[in-house]
Amino acid sequence: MTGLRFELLARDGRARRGRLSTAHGTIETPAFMPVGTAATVKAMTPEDVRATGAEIVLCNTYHLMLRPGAERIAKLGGLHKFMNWPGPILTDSGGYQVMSLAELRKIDEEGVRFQSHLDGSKHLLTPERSIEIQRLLDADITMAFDECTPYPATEAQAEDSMRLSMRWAERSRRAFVERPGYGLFGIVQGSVFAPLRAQSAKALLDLGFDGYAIGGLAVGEGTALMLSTIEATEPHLPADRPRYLMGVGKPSDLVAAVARGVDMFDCVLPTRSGRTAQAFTRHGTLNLRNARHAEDAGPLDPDCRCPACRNYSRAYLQHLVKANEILGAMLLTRHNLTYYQDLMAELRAAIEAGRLAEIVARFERTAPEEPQEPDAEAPQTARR
RNA sequence: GGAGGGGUGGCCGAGCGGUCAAUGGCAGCAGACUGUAAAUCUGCCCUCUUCGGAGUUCGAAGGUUCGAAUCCUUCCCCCUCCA
Repeated sequence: MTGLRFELLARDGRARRGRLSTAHGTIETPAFMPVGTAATVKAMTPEDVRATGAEIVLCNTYHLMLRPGAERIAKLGGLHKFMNWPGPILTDSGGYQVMSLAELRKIDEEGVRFQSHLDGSKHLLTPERSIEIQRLLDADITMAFDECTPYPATEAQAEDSMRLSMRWAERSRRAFVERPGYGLFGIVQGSVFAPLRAQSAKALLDLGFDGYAIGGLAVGEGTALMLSTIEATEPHLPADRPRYLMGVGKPSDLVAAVARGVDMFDCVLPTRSGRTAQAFTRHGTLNLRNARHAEDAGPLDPDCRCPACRNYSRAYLQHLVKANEILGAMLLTRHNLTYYQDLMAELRAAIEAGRLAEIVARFERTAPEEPQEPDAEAPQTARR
């Protein structure tokens, strides 16, 4: 398969700086893809998504098949036109919903029978149908239909699940219609078991894909197991093809995974957190609901270029969040996505400069999940 | 002046003899969030606590009862209607 051109521009340790070319544009890697499940990055216009620096967004087969329907989107000229995102689009195959909607589906060799979470209607998703839907959507990058293995799983369960995903990968590969500028990614499964990951990678390589995803991580196994699993998987992936770590993650996860050879990421965290008052900043994460921000006239992140940081105070953002105003979600999402994109740009520059280790050290040192408030002595909620 | 209805924890509002420190909702204070069933979810929210409990609460005072937010008496306040 050579539908997608991938150039490796630089390396730093295991980290790679690359460029992926698709029918709708190129993607500088390492790249972060904002999640736009239902043909929208929630709380954002596509223009604003682009302004954060994002070059590609992710949409979802399962959600769009239910509403508005793949055939309808095709009839309307495809997903790019439909959602006004002219750039590259990657579509998830519905494999994640096999896990997340476990209570609403039945799984067998043929595929997965979902009961719609919207109206209870029944839908069969097979590898063939998933690939067809993604073609109807006009996705630049199509994902193989898989089962995202739940965690924890015994090695036997993980192997059964992985084998099923590999059989489905073969069917996905056969169903995919090759076109220039369009590609199909296989998904490595095997939970946290290194031998299974190796076998899964080999099975996919034998089929040959445009890119290789690492799936089934960040599902509860913890950072250490996630990273060791990436380390165990990466050597089995071809160097000349992009690697995509699905569903990851926190800023520190992105840095650690880039250092381990991952090129692409997606995660709902920056967008969902933006809607639930959590802001990622260069100085740690902040909960904008917290009373300590109520009279803070300073910016969310003084070093950020985004509108939320340039034009609004923490006090105002706190007010918007407390008042449940839509603008709060919009501004925080905008900020989080900007922060993620700026972090990726910084990683790309660092790889080119051979200085990735500095960023890795910074994130290991500051553990970005921990609040690192410079104004820790700020006005407390003093009661009088 | 007459006739009714009502006063419950910051607010709204259930409860109407024991299982009530008192359902809910809101507000408040925190936490979670990783290929989105998410503008969601969880915890705390009278005081003290060694988190096992302990102590004071349901307009005020008195009473009935083994036991009262719930019944009785008086008082205070609010609302509606009629004059």
